[in-house]
Amino acid sequence: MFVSGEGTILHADLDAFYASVEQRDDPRLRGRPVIVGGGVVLAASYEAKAHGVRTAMGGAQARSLCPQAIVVPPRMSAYSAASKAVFEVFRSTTPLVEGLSIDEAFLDVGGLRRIAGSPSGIAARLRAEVRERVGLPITVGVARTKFLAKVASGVAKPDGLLVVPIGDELGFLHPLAVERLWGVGKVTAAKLHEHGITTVGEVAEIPERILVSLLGPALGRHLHALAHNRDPRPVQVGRRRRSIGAQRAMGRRAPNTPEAVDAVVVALVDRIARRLRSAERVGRTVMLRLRFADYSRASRSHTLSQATCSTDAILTAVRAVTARAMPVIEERGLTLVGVAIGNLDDDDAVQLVLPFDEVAGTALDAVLDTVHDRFGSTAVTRAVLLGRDPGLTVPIPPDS
DNA sequence: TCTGGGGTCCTAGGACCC
DNA sequence: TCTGGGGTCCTAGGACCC
Repeated sequence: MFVSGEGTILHADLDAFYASVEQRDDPRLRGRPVIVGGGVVLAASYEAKAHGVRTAMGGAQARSLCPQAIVVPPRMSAYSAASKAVFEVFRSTTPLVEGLSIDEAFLDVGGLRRIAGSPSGIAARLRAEVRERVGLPITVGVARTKFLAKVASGVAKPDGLLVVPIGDELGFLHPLAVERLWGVGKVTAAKLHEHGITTVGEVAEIPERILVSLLGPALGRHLHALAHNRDPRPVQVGRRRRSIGAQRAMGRRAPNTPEAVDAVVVALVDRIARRLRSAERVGRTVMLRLRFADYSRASRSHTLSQATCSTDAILTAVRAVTARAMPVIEERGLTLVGVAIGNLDDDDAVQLVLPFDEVAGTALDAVLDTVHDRFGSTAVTRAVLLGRDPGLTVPIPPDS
């Protein structure tokens, strides 16, 4: 058993990611308020955030809060290149990396004490390495659970490092606002506030059944556990996407004729079918997402009997679903169309469960060698590591 | 001030099956 | 006869995350 005053889970989160890449690549932007994206704020530098600018804010509001801000168009390819470089640093630190998004990940450094030192030392080196090799500021939280590591990085931002000692977990957690809890957004926070609950410590005092009756079974139990810092979820390597989608916002006076809607749908389906094929995935449920002039939303879906990545098959299904939605489109006025395909092929995967004895203390590469021996090289390139305790679960696609 | 483009997970009702 | 309990899948909607 590993005994330490420090947890072994790191949550690493790049600061104001898109804006930081822009400041890195254009020295004139350094130290100045930068907003990425015009219509809507995709990212704001900390200098802009100081004026109240926030992600997802309308561009007009952002410019009125911070007229001196420099607004730059997004450069997605630069961000994904930067992300790749950062994840290389992560993976050179430990094989146990769970990516959460383009700019954040969990790392489990529990097995590295003997070769790499304490988790806080590893975290400090990780930050220095990301700064040196990629030129970006990154914040790291260190704790015993994923949830607490993420809370810690949130508190430490920007460009910080925060270690939550195992002895002082609740002392750190309980004074924080409920909004810090993962899964508490606007609606849930408002419900809690209505009952006079504003801190995590106050959530912890409430019996689980009361939280469940207030928020529903899943969220109620989840928050109760988090408020007591119970979070058994392991760092999961290589989680696979469960859906692939694309969407497009249209002007307020967008034409809502069937022909105009179809033209958008054709383009979106073409995009997601290409992405499906290049990811070597197939999906079975097509989903149409709509947003209207009054900001109400609707969705329609259809599940096929067989999974597919064929543009034609997907388009036929999406067109049928769109036809069903035409009355509401004509009535409310369309402002956004999204198409997604879900029910991706994971469920059909064969799972190889390796006993803990076979896995404990061995490097990831050794585990993948075992998979390679039994299922071949294709399986290895597509293998997914799901859990670490009590065994490793490695789903293998059925066609490999 | 009216709002992008990705995603995840949960809930609830109905169909259907044993 | 006239009504149990348990389960899965599908659909639509909603909250939340970056």
